[in-house]
Amino acid sequence: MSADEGQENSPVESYTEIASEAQVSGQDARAPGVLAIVGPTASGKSALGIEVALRLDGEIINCDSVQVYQGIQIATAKVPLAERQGIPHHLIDFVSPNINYTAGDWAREAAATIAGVQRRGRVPILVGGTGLYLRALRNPFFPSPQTDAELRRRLNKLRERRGAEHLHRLLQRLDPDSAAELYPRDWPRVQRAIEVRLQTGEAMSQQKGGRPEPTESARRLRSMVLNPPRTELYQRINERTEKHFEAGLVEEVRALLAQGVPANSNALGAHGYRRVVEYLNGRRELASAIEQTKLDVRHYAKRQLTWFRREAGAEWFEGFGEDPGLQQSLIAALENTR
RNA sequence: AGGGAUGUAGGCUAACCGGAAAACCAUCGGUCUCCAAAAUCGAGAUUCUCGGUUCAAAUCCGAGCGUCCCUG
Repeated sequence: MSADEGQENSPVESYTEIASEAQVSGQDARAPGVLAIVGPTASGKSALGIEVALRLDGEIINCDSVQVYQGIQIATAKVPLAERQGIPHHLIDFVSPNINYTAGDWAREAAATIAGVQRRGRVPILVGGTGLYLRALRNPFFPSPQTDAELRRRLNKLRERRGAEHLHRLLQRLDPDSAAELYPRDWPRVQRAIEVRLQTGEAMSQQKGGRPEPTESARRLRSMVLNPPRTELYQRINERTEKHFEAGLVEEVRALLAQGVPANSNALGAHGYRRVVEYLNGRRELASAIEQTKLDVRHYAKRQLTWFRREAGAEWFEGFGEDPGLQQSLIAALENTR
């Protein structure tokens, strides 16, 4: 097998042509509208994404809930500009870390970005590990109010004072059906259901029928899941975490806090950042922050795999995204099913 | 080699006078409609081995094996 042949090969061009034609006719069901490269953190998604984009004339759309934030850098594994090989990257590094960006926000912007990429006749490639974001794109949320920061703050306060179970009892009165489906201690979702009920006057359980149809391209989304050997993945996570600390993660966090980024923001709640904040607050030793971060990320990788396992129609690839063999078989899979 | 100690889940530790093998961490699996790098639920033992005492053994007795400490 010659690994270098794919570069200038005509099948690649014809793939692009079909993608463009599909755009024009809007009807060619054989042409995948959008590709998604997903998998656990540290599995090599970004490198694979760039490789695929180079071969298929694609553009990358970030699908990672942390890489959207500006200012947080070291522990996010964003691909540096210099390594993007000219491939445009969208929805990355564009939200202030002071803001809490949501899955709904992302889904709306992603749909618009996908349309823009297709208008240019190129292939949109979603790359990232946030399964909920992807799902929000494929199965759009029912129209629901944006987060009301003030209401959320009050609910948070209430929970801190009276406990998660108290909120659940509140929900039992406001929306019994939703309450019955949720564990009393699962406070983020309990709170969200309360918010929806209070902000709209209607129970969330009543609104579930009103989900909008996904866009045509989201419907044809084709997802490829990376599944590297678990032991090696964990080893890689541990090593990467060490590198982040060596690269000055602590200083980065110190600077962000000094700039006024809230310690409880989403951005500083990300892996790496969260534990360093605890360290800087004197609640943890540095060594403990490092070890706990490794553990957090390993747990996260496992949950990501659990999530993707139930994504219907996903195609699984065993190995890391940097592996040329895997790259080749993935591209072959794309071309064989044209 | 002699003397002493010790052996319970991957790790660390519980289990009263013999009376249903537990917790924590790790690991594995699941749930999840908008803070998701979040939150949450669950699973796992031939108690080193063999034998003995007993209605009943992680627990008591014997032997073997392993580990650690001390002495030479």
